[in-house]
Amino acid sequence: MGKPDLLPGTLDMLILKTLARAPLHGYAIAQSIKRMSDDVLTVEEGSLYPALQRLLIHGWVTAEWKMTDTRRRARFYKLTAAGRKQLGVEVSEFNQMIAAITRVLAEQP
Amino acid sequence: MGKPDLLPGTLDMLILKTLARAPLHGYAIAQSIKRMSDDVLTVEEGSLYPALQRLLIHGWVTAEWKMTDTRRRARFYKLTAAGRKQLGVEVSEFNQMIAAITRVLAEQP
DNA sequence: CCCTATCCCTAGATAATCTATACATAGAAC
DNA sequence: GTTCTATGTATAGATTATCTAGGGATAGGG
Repeated sequence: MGKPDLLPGTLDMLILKTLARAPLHGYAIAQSIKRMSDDVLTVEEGSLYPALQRLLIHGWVTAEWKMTDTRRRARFYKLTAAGRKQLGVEVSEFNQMIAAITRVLAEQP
Repeated sequence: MGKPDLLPGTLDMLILKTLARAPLHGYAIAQSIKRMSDDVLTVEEGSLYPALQRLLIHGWVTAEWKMTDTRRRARFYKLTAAGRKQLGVEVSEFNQMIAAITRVLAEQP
């Protein structure tokens, strides 16, 4: 595994956040994260689908097969109430971590 | 492994940054990071020493056995020029990642 | 008809963390 | 002088999350 395309431990949060706007299928989730991050964050399929399984198991999302507007079958994931709550928790913890790391990095010299 | 005590992938950077101020032994490095982060970041010994081995192997730090001011033998780690350069790279990449994640998290709603 | 983009998914490798353990000693408490 | 706590180094094994590298299907354009 070379350099990861994202910060380990943040993928679930990014997916939940993306789904907080609207239900999307996996492929579109990855595209959305890539686009919203100005191509800095890339979600590989081998990371994406296992992550979606985790979220399903935890009950943070539900899934439903539908047709896309381009007439392709796709599995749309939708945030649950528990998922929305979890997103809040993860964002909060993430911000705390970042603030702490920033304090360390801000030390002299 | 429960919830990690730090963001995975940031430990090497935190150690390098800590050593950029002054050479320290392992135990003091962990204490320093904990203290500088207001107890948010905890570096477990099982993470610390493997990380120091990695840094040694990469040539980013050197190690020397010395006595502490409390008259105990301890291994003091010192940042090398390559280590200082690496710290810059890691901080830069980290900031880019954080900025990207922040953009995703800032999306509506 | 082929080629690209769109879509889903899994297996195995890799890496970084944690838990748990082992060891050693200085100094304080008693 | 014994015991307790903090200081100090280190490794083994489990866990988890990521990546790489596949395998499959199909819509639409050339």
